[in-house]
Amino acid sequence: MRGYDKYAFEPFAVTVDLAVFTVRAGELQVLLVERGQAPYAGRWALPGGFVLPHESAETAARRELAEETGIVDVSGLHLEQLRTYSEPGRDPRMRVVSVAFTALVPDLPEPRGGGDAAQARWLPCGGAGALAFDHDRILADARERVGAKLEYTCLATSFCPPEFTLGELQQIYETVWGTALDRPNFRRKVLATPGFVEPVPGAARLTGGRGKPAALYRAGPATTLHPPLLRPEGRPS
Amino acid sequence: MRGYDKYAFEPFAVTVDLAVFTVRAGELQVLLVERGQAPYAGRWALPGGFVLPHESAETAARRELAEETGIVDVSGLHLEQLRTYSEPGRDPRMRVVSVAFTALVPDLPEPRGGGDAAQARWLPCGGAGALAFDHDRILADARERVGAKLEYTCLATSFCPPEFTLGELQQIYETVWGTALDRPNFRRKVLATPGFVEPVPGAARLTGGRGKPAALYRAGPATTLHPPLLRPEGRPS
DNA sequence: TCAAAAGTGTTTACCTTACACCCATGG
DNA sequence: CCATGGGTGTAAGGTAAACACTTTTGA
Repeated sequence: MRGYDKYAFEPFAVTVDLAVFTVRAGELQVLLVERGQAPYAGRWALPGGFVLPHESAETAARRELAEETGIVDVSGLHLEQLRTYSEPGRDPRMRVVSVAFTALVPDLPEPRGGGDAAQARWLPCGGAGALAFDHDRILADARERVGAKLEYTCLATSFCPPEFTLGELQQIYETVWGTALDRPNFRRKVLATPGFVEPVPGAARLTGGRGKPAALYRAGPATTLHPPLLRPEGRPS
Repeated sequence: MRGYDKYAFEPFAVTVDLAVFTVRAGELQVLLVERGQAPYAGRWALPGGFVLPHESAETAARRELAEETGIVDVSGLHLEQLRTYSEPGRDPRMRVVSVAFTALVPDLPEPRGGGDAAQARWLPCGGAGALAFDHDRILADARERVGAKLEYTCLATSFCPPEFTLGELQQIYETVWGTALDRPNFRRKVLATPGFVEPVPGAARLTGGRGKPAALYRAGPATTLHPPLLRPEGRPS
């Protein structure tokens, strides 16, 4: 930040790209938009857009998230900066530096069309062929981060509806990690972490009709897990 | 990345800021430059500069690191993207989006003047008063990240010279975390992690003259620590 | 011979794992 | 009464913390 001259810099476009994940149908799915025009016409891409002059990247990401998902109150959602992608040539048209964000949302209704022409859809990770630009890379980075975050943070509850059963929470972990977990041990670990989940007094839900009704829980105030909930065989990352 | 028009965006300046840490004199120190002109004239700031048209942010950061530290071969150094700071108004002159990086280097000789007029110096974290711009925030974020990274990666060896003793490695941890560690247990944990350190055959160093000579080790090929080396009382970050 | 620093051994407590078992509900 | 999923108990193995102890050097 020295040798500063207001007019001596190359103009860069600054954008945000969003990797919005959900768990539905027993799969980790990501929100994608289909590109209408070149380059990469017809290919799927991560939603995103320009950072406006008065916005921070975080504000822009939250605005785009609201536009693409149709969620009205986007203020409570977990949105985390992933990293910034700045390779020259990552967009063939011009120099674009993109700040990527990751968001985890519950299983929502199919997204409405959104503020833009392009159609937004939930698709399984890896089920959309090669993505536009360097979005395959961004998606891979985001997916890896999400898996790691479940180990030492309480973020898994972000995938759940406001009230959920421990079985549902366990399925989040199993889906994201792609591994089976021991139910009794999972249960103990979650309940042994203060503030991870709080019981909803008296409530119970019949899960799938069959079986014993399960107690309902809400996300608690804790944000980090001590001790962490490690993946079996775990090479985190 | 829709509604794309090459000329419809506000021009942003894109810069990199570097939080370069070292451990010297039993302290965690950071590389700072003194600002010559307004704004924040006379204040200390993190080194950094513009991303040039042909560069990625990573390349720019590596170039700045070489310029500021005088290290000739900067290619092997660990340089990691921290996050991007994009608040409007973080630079009073214009819209500047800055990609922050963290680097860990061994105890180097005092930096040469560097390619720029400003003097670069190692200063203890927090010993330079209020930094320019939002660099206090960036430095705090970087410091927190470094502390957390020591827990589950092999990065501590980046602070060490090519050959080091386990006592020196332990001092890195104790300095960065600000806690004392049990030597026998530290030793066992480090040696029990395959690829963290490798013995230098036959070599030994007399540390401080007194005491038994210590065996020398080199950094091994491993990058992550399984299991992690947790801080005592640890709320990791 | 003492202080200082490296290195080894051992005990104890805790945590995780694996798995057996009981409970409640629908078909 | 059986299948299904929720929930509890427990014994065995491994990891980590605490600390006593030995070794090798300089003063």
